Amino acid sequence: MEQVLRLKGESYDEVVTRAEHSATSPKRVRRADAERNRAAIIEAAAGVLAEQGCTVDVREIAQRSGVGMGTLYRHFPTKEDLLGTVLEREFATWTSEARQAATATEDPRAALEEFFEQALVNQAHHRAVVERYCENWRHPAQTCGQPLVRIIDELRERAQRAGKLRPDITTDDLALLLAALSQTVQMTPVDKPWLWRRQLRVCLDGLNCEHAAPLPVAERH
Amino acid sequence: MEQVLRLKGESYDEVVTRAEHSATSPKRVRRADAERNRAAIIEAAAGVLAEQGCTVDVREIAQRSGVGMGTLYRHFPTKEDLLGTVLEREFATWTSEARQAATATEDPRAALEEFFEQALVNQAHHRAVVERYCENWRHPAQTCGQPLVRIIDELRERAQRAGKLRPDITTDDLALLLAALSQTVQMTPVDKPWLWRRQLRVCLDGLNCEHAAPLPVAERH
DNA sequence: CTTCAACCGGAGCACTTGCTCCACTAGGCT
DNA sequence: AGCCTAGTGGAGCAAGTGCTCCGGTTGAAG
Repeated sequence: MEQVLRLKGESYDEVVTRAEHSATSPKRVRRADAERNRAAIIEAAAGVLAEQGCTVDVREIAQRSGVGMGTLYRHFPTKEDLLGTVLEREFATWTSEARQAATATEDPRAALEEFFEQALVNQAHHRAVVERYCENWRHPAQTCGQPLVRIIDELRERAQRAGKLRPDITTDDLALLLAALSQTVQMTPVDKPWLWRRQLRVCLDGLNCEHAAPLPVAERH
Repeated sequence: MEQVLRLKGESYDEVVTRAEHSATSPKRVRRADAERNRAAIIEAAAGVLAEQGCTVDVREIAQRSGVGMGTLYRHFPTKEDLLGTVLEREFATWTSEARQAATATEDPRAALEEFFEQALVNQAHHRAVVERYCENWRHPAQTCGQPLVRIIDELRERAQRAGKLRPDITTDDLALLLAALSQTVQMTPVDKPWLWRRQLRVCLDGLNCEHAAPLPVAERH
């Protein structure tokens, strides 16, 4: 039944809250308690996903949000739907905070470094977010890191024009570097942040070494 | 029964093969077919672990080695026992090949670079090995990467004495870098090896940048 | 206040996965 | 050759997990 509704493009997710239910909207309204529960589920899910990654037990999310399994699956017909909704929100937060850090700095080189620092500090402890971001490289079908990559592209352009970044570095290089460093942050104990900061320092230095060896390109081998 | 035997320090694993059963050894001998099966299990497990990581289904290992579940669990009383045995072997291979690559090169700097290159080429596609190596940082109880770290330590010493490696780089920095790069290799598609090679190049360059910013230390914050 | 559809909760189903049990087989000693 | 026991295989158990079903509840329209 729910399946049929979703196939018809009339998923429960498209129901709107009372506040945003303008006269022109044909969508149904969600009841107040349903709205509250939905928010509670998303909030709880975000916490559990941050701690345990994508392999969480759905029961735990339901329990922590004070809601039954039926309620949870009424709002999100699939575990993947729930993860998608929550992670989209988390990615948006991650992106906006990183953009803020990057644009607040004048110097192109400092902006690039500030971007990495903030991106790693803010969200790299969110296990599920990092899992998703890294999966993009194996299975490039998803698009979850797109806005983040766009920021990286701007930063790269500015820094290279200012001569503060090796000209042969690509946006992909930087995006992949962010993925690798995110995993490094997750590997290191929370009480020893200097471990990953040293890695970051080494990588940033390597990004502008003057008499460096040329980077390998596709044609090698 | 098997449990009791293991607690007494008389595990089935301690049974020796006919060949190595010297007159002085008090151990039992394994039957020829048992020996063959054990080898087949280890071989099959290595393959499956390389492809799928530590989350494999034990049934698949049994099936691929042409052996029943009972046989598998007779040789390895626990999945973890099997993983331990197999991964120990894989780590030994990884280590010896990396050592060979490192010691075959005269120049200290080149040796360090050759070590990373070979370490990543040889075993970084073995998912389970990388998983284990990286877990060492979260839960430093295990000792699986110990010999590898010892090689890294020697390489660091040589390179720093020759002035070809920043003096503030520690062995931990390099070991963590190897972990991060191993994960990078796994993230990148197999048919695009230049992606991770470029990362490696950047990191290696960063390891000897001359006017680099000082590395963060424990006291920061 | 009444009414009722939207909503709720959680027991339970289906499937996966680590591991066990036991009837049966066959290697190796005499 | 015959015996004995180490060894074998796979059905099945128990626990975990994604998801469903349905009787009971409640927000909100009239």
